[in-house]
Amino acid sequence: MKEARSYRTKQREMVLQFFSAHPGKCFCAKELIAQKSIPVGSATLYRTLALLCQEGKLKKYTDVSSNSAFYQYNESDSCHYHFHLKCLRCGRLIHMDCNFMKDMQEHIKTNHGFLVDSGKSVLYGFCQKCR
Amino acid sequence: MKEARSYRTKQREMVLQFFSAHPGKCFCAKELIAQKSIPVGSATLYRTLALLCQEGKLKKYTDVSSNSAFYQYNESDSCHYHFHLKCLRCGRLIHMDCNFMKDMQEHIKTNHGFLVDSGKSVLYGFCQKCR
DNA sequence: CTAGTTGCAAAGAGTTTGCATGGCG
DNA sequence: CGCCATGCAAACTCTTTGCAACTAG
Repeated sequence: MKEARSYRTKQREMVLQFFSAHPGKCFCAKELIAQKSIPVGSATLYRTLALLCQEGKLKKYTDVSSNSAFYQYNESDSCHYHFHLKCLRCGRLIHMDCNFMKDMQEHIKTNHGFLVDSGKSVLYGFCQKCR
Repeated sequence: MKEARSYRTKQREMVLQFFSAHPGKCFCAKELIAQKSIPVGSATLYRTLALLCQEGKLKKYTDVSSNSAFYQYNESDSCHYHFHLKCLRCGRLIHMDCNFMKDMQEHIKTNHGFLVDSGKSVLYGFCQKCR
């Protein structure tokens, strides 16, 4: 079982660069293709988005009201107790570094036998401005 | 602008009855069609699901790992502390009714100014069997 | 040169829509 | 009866896959 090593290509650079230029903003594949913000074929775009998500460089969301997935640049991700709060109205992504969440993960592990991956979990709701 | 009044049909009864018989469980349209749990055409199923969501009788979710929407019986809107744990390996969805989560929501509201919608939030990780 | 990557087009999954038939009230 | 709901199939949207040409290392 060997790891496939990956190449450094223009397309991947461009995709990552685009997202890093818009931290805190979400884009769905469709609009990236439509706007031609990145000169990349749609198949490649989808493949690259999936790749970057796997590498932890992007984050993937789904929106209840549309049937497409949204992607966003993932700035920092080294912290274990780092959760994300995503506003359903303005789309803002809040990074929450908080010891309380550590307790929550402990609780869920101990009482529910479930190991929460904070990096993959997003709490949806409404931020201060929007409620 | 008049309200279209809606009829009381066998199909709608069946759909609602099915969901109310499984409170706390999620189903996607696909599996309902495949399992033939409800003898209803797929178009009608989708139309009915949308209708029931509008009426507040069902809740709609989206899952990051699959591209389909999930629906669940909405018992009472007061069930604010019901969270979902989704296993990244076996795909199991665990329903967690727990007072601890109520405290967490309180904490996030008070200290982070964010109102978490538990119905829309899914925590990802690994269940007891899979880790 | 070799293996991963691209782009096109075609396939696939999930969902919506058009339209004639059927059923509630 | 009138009008809404149903079911089928076709259309649509978003995403994935197959494949030949291409390119990074």
